[in-house]
Amino acid sequence: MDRSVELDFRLIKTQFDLNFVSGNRTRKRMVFIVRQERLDDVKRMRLMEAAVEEFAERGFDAASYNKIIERSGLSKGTVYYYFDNKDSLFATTVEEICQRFLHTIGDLRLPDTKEEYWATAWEYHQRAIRFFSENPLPGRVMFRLSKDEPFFDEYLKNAHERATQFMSDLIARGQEIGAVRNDLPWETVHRLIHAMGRVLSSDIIEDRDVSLENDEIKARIEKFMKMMHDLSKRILTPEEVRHV
Amino acid sequence: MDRSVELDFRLIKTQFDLNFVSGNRTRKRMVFIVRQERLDDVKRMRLMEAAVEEFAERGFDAASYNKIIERSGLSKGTVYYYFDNKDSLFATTVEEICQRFLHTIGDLRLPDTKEEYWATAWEYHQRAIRFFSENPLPGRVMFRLSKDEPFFDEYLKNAHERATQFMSDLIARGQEIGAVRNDLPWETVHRLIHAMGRVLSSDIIEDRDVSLENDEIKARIEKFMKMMHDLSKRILTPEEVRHV
DNA sequence: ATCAAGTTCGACCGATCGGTCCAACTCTTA
DNA sequence: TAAGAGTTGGACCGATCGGTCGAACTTGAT
Repeated sequence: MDRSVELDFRLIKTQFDLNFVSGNRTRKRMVFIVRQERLDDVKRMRLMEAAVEEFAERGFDAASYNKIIERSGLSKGTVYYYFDNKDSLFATTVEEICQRFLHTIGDLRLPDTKEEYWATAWEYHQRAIRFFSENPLPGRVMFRLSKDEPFFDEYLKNAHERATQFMSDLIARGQEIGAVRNDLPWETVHRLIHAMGRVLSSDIIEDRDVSLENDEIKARIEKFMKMMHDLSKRILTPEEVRHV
Repeated sequence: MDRSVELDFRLIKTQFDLNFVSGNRTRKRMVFIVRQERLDDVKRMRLMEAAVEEFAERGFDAASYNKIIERSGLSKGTVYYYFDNKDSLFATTVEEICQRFLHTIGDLRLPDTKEEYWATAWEYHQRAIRFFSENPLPGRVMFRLSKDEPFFDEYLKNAHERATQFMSDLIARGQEIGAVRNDLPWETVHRLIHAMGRVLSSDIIEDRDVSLENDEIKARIEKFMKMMHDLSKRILTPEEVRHV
């Protein structure tokens, strides 16, 4: 009996990178484990593009795996050869998007004082919003993640947590140093900021009626960033500070 | 050729109430128009309950009409006899929920001065939140409406607009009398408040781990209302006022 | 040259979707 | 009581869902 069937190969791959010890039948399994990475670059790109489009437009549940496959121009057999199922393709898609997001964010130091706090937050907002405006579809996939989508596996959840970690840390640090109110748990604060971002982005940035000129887009993004920052400040500032 | 097939009978019904003139074949059509209201009360209630459950849990798209029918204990033929299709049942469900919501809200006068504004807002928040805490499932259906669900017909859109009209009017009036910031359109302000409400309600009220005692529930609702009010104030207050 | 592994392809699967249809039943009215 | 409208039940429909499978082709090692 081949027990390997029961395992989540995407997770094993991570494990493997850390503490793999070579053995007899091991080469074969290793090949299987990394199969999806051997997919031809062009085909992989076409598949990921189709996946991002479909997931962004319809969300995980409503997205049609069949349509993704069709749009990618690959055959069903090929896609199922590299990706076990819809879950697996989605997880990989999200993973890639989150990595791109983290790359855009880059390195940021957590603030040590109240004074530094809002400067850091402003910098983060700018970078995050740049990502979302430069990558609208992947951005939508990420946006949907936190509330709409089920975290059906740890792999997916981890990817999302890694992407939002700085924001979480920033809020928690803000609470420590007294820049952020303490009467709400940081998770709630995080979700509040996030929800505001969704509303503002759809209301300010996305305008389906008009095809915008470049300047107009820039202006809107500018407005979006400033508004985000303003609202964040209003919501997060501790009560005692606000009324001084 | 029977042109009536092309018409939306739910809309006609409204028209009919206003300016119907009796005629020859008209009685028959009238019977057809109000058919869904002739559905036996008990059966109607069971159907609506099943519909609310399913729509609340899964949203319109993901909700299964088949499952609603099954859960209601009625047969497919019966349900399709009274409701043309899934859209129609959904519209009726929403209509009923919105009416119940409006009944809970009751009458409220729009404020005339800055001073009155937040008192009125507070009263509205209390009543609205009472509805959502007393009717969790219908509440979820309403919550989903504004963003998640498609307004596939005017009937549905109108129901929603009627339900949220006071809030819209309140914000617009607030802007007129200088109690609410003017640098965002009232629709955006409305959506911001709404989005905040979603986050707070799911974070404060809904706690799936614990079965709450009555006192605890009351306390949470209290906290929810106060927090909503606080955040609304913070977000809506015009810039110049805040820094005085 | 041979054979096995890797890869591609699309026909096909059962489940479920929203929706149709019609036979059969009940209830009203002449 | 006969006719016709109102009502009920559920078998059935085509489309689509995520997913399987095996035949055929390519590639690489011996």
